[in-house]
This record gives sequence, structure tokens and C-alpha cells, in this order.
Amino acid sequence: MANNPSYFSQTLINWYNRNKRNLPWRTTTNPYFIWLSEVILQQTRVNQGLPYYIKFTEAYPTVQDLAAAHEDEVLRLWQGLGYYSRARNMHHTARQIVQEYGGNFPGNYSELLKLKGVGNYTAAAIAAFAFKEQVAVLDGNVFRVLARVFGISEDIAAPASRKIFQEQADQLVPATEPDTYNQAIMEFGAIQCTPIMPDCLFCPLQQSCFAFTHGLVQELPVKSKAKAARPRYFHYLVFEWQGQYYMRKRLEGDIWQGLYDFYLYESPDKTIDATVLLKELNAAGIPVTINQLSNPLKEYKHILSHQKVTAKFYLIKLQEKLNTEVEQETRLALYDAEKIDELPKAVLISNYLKDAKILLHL
DNA sequence: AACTCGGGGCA
DNA sequence: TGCCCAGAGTT
Repeated sequence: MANNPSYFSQTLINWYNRNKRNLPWRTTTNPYFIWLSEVILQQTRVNQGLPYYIKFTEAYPTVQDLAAAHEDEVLRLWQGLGYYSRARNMHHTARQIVQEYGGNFPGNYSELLKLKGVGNYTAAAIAAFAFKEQVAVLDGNVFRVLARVFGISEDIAAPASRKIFQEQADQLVPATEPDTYNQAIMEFGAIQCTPIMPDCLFCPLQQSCFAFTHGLVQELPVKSKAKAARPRYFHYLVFEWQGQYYMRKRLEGDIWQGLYDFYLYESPDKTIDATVLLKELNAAGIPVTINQLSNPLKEYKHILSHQKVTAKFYLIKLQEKLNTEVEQETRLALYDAEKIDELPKAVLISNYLKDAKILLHL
């Protein structure tokens, strides 16, 4: 039964061979492609990540191609996928692979783990899929399957629980085909043992599943709730001068690092204190009058898992170009529509640019 | 151990 | 609406 590791792994492998989706990264053992797919799929559903995988493998067929690219271009291709540190770390690691590893990925779990952006899960995935190392991947799917089948009631959101699940997972990986088994348990979690409405009726592990036989399918896995998203209120000043727009690259320490947006005034609540803003603009050397700050009709709500952004965009036509000192001090630079299209931008910014007809496509 | 980092799809 | 997703890095 499920307590027998070989029964468990073989049942999942059999299920996998009958039910697996046909996905491009499953037909290669090239560690570069596998690494690419795993970074893209971190905290991302297969259907959302698939078009990005195709884009990246076409734009950068080798790790050398990725290493040679500019960061802005990599972020632009990544645009819309979220968690942009994944793209920055991926780019960094590509350059490291080329410069320090002679273009070859390290061939085992512990060496892979040293790479930036490659954590526990991704190191195990590459080691198993590319090098057939007998290591267990532990992702959201695996947590859920193990919690149900073996009746593990530890909070899967608590870091301390990881050890319990990792030990269980390690016992189950077969020596013969760790790659197929690891694919199988994740696919099983994604398709059969889903978070809600799992297909227990036609489950090959039904009779050996603790959760099913104890009527605890709805209760497992146990996961503590995330804290509420922090509300934020953004006022974007879109300075236009002769058909060009002032934008700048976002710095570290906040969301959307490395992506481009406009002059941003953030207020503690929905309302904006125009006098404070005007004073700030004046101090920065940006000539704006109260009349140009009319309240925009549209309010954009942009939901992130940890923040709830409410944004307004104030389109302000400048009478003259900002002087060079002000541009440098504010880090603002002028871009025309064609250039703006090429800049990496958060979805919120792209949505505005499209509505304002500054960009005609996304 | 807790916090931060996106965006989309689903019931 | 709330939950989840082939997690990782920082504090």
C-alpha cells in the first residue's frame, strides 16, 4: 500500500504515463532548458508559464545567448509573469554559468543549490530531471499529496514543517527513475489531487490514502492563512513633452524592481494633498501648477498577493523640457511610444498606457 | 521564523 | 472574494 515506497512510486508513475500533459520541458534533458522551465514555473501555473517558456527558449536558445542579453530585454520578455527577482537572478546565474562554469551547469543537487535563484525545489528538480539524481522535489503539489496520502497535519505554510515532509518525500523516490517519479507526483497533484474538488472517485491511491479513508480530504493539507494584503495608494504623474513621456527604472526595496514607471507620489490614504505634492514637485524643480493636477476619472486597482494597489494617473503636459539637472536628480528620462513599448513595465503601467492610447498594444 | 516579492485563474 | 500556483532571498 502507500506505506510501501515502491507501491506508492509505481502507482504514481503508472498514473503519470496514462494522464500526463505533453509539455516541452519534459522532452529534454538539457539542464539549461530544464532550469529555465523551473524558474519560470516557480509560484506559477503551467498554463501561465508555458508561453513564457516558449518565448525564452526561442529568444535565448543557449545559456550563452541569455548571458549576452541586456537586463531590460530579459525583464521585458518576463513582463507579466511577476516575481521579477526570478528574472534578474536567472540572468545573473546565466552569466555566472558562462563565466565561471564554462557554460555547463553543475551536475548535482548540492552544487546547483549554490546558484542564485536556485533553491531547494529547483535544485532537486534540475538534479532529478537532467541528471537522474535520486532526490525528492518538494513543491506545493507534493506537500498536498503527501499531507493527504500519509495524513500529515503539520502546517504546510510553516517553515518548521518542511523537515517532516522532506523526510517523507525522500523515502519515496525510487533509484531507478527519480525523474519520472518526481514529474509524476507533481502532475498528480496538479491534475488529480487538486486543492479543491480532488478527483478521489477515480484515484489510484484511494484505498491507501489516509485523508480519503478517514474523511479528511477537505481538511488536509493544513495551511495557515496569509496575512491581509497591505493597501497602497499610488499617484502617478505622467509628464508629457512633445509626444514623449518621462519614465524611470524602479529601484530596489519595493515591488517591481528594475521595471519602468512614472514619477510616483504615494499617499497614506486615497486622498491626495495637492499642496504637499506641489511643494514636492517645486522642490524637485518640476514646474507644475494646481490646475494641471485635476483628479483623473479612472481609478486602477491592482491586486498583488501581498499588496492592494490603488492607482491614479495624472497626465501633465509640460510647457518645457525638464532641465538636465532635474532629469538626473529625479532619474526621469524621455521616451517615445516606440521606446516605451520596449521597456519592461508592470501590468498596471501597461494597462494605463493602453487605456491612454500611448501604447496601441501590450 | 517571519517577511517580501506578481499576476492570473478558479469555484 | 479567497485560495493557490513546479519558491527564493532577506532580515
